[in-house]
Amino acid sequence: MTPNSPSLADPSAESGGPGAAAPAFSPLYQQIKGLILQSLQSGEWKPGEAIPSEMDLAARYRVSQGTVRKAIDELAAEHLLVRRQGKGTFVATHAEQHVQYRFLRLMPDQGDRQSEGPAERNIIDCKRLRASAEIARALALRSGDSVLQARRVLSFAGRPTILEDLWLPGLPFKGLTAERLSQHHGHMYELFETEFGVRMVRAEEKIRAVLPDAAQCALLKVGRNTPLLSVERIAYTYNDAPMELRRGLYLTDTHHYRNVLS
Amino acid sequence: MTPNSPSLADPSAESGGPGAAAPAFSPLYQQIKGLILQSLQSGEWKPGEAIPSEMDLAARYRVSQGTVRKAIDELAAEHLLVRRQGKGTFVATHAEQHVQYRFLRLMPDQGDRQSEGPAERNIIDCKRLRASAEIARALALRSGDSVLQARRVLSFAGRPTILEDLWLPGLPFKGLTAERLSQHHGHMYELFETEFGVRMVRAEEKIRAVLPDAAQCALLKVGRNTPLLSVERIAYTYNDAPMELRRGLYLTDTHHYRNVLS
DNA sequence: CAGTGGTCTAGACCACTGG
DNA sequence: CAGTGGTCTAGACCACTGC
Repeated sequence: MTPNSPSLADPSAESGGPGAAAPAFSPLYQQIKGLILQSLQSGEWKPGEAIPSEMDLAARYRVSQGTVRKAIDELAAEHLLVRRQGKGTFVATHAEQHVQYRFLRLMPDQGDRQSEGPAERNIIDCKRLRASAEIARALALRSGDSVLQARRVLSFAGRPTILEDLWLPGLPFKGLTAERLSQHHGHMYELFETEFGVRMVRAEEKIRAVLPDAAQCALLKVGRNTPLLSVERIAYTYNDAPMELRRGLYLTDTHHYRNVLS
Repeated sequence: MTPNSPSLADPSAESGGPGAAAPAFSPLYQQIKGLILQSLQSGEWKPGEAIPSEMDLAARYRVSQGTVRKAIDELAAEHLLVRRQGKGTFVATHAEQHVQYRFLRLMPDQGDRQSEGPAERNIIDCKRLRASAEIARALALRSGDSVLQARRVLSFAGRPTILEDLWLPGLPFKGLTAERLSQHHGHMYELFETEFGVRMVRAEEKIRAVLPDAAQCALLKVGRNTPLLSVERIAYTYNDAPMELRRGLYLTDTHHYRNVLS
C-alpha cells in the first residue's frame, strides 16, 4: 500500500459548500482505528471477547503490525480496548472488578470501596413516558419520543447516600422494566451491555451544590437544610451518541466526589 | 546498546527486606523518560523552552529516535511536554492561553469562558504561619514548619463566585507576599513557575456540598442557606511532591463544575 | 512450546514551520 | 530550503500466557 494515501476511508468527504475544510490528511493508523471502531459498533467483537491478533489485523487491513498497533494504542487509551500481554487484546466491558466503578466518583472519606462493602440498590420507580423538550435535547431525541425513567437509591452500610433519576431512550432499551432492574445484581452499565448491546464509553458531568426538596429529603432521610451534591451526567456510547441522562444527589458528609486533574 | 538491558537506571534498587520486589524489568524508553524528567526537574530545560530534537536526544542517550519518541509520547500525554510539528518539543507551561484554565473546572452555565471575560481577583489576606498537623500532613511537612496562607475572592462579571484559601510550603515560596500576588495579573500557577520555579503538573480534588459560615457569607455576599461546592485540592509538582493545598468554595447558581469521565 | 503483546532498531518518506 | 515532528515499514528479539 502506498504510504499516507487515505485509501481506506476518506473523512474529507464532506457536503462541500462555502468554506469547506482543507484536504484533511488522515494518517493510515487513524483509518485503521476507524475500521476497528466500526467492528466494535457493529458488534462483530463483543464486550469481553478477544479481537484478532495484531498480526491478523495487519494482514486483514494490508498494513504493517506497527500501524495496527498504533491504532489499538489509541483505542486502549480511550478504554475501548484492553491489552493483556501474552493473551491478546479484548473489548472493554463494565463487567470487570477493577473497572466497576469507573463512572462513580463518590468515595468514602475513610478507607476505600473494598472496606465499605457493596452498595445496596433500591429501585423506587421505573416507567415509560414521553420526552419533555429538555430530556429530548439531552438525549438527542425529539420531544414526545418514548423514554424510560427510573429512580433509585443507593445505600452504603445501610445509609441512603445517593438518589438517582435516570432517563434512557425508549428504542434501544425496549423491554427494560423495574423487575429487570431490581433482579439484576451488579452494575447498571453491565446490564445495558449484556441485555441491550449498549456500551457506555464516555460521560460528562455537571456538578452543583443544592438543597433537596421534600420528596428527596424523605428518600435520603435528611433534613431540608442538608446541602447535597447535584451530579448531572450524560453518558455516551460509540460515536458520541448520548444514551443516558442521569441526575444524582450525593450525600457528602461521609463521602466525597474525587477528581484528578492532569 | 544491548536491547532491554536496564543499564541507564535501575528502579529495582530497593532497600531489600522480606518480600522484596521481583527483578523489575524496565524498558529502555521508560529509563529515557526518567532521564528527561530529571532534566525537567533540575531546570535544564525551562517552561516554554524547546528541548533538544528527537535526533539530538537519541544521540545523547545512545538509543534510536523511536525510543526517544516513545518516551516523549508519554510525557506529552501527561502534559509535561508539548509537541509542535515542524517546530520542536517544548516544556509545558501554565502561561499559555489555551491551557490557562486546565485546573479550574468551574464553567458558566451559558456560554463559555471567552464570553464571560476574565476573572477579577482580590487578595483578601496573605500571611506566614506555622503549619497545623492537618496542613503539614497535606503538604508533606512537619507540624510547625513555616507555611504561607492566602485567601482570595474571584468574581465573574462583578459577582463574587469563588472564595479560596490556600497554603503553600514556606521554603520554596520564600519571598511571596500579598503585594506580589496582587500585582500579578494572570494566573497563580504562572507566577509560581516564573518567580519560584515551581511547576504544578497534577492535582487531586475532593468535592463536597456545604453551607458557608458567617465570614464566608460576607465575602461571597450570599445567605447562610446558600449551598456551596467545597473543593479541596492538593497540587503536585514533578515527582509527586505536594506543593499546594487549596480549599475553594464555589457558587453554583450560574456556574457548574464540569468533569469528563472517560 | 507456540502465540500473544511489548520493545527496539534502522531507514524511508511525509507534513509542517520558518528563514 | 533545512530542520522538526509524524507516519510507515520490516525485521529482530523480549516478556508473558497457557497448553
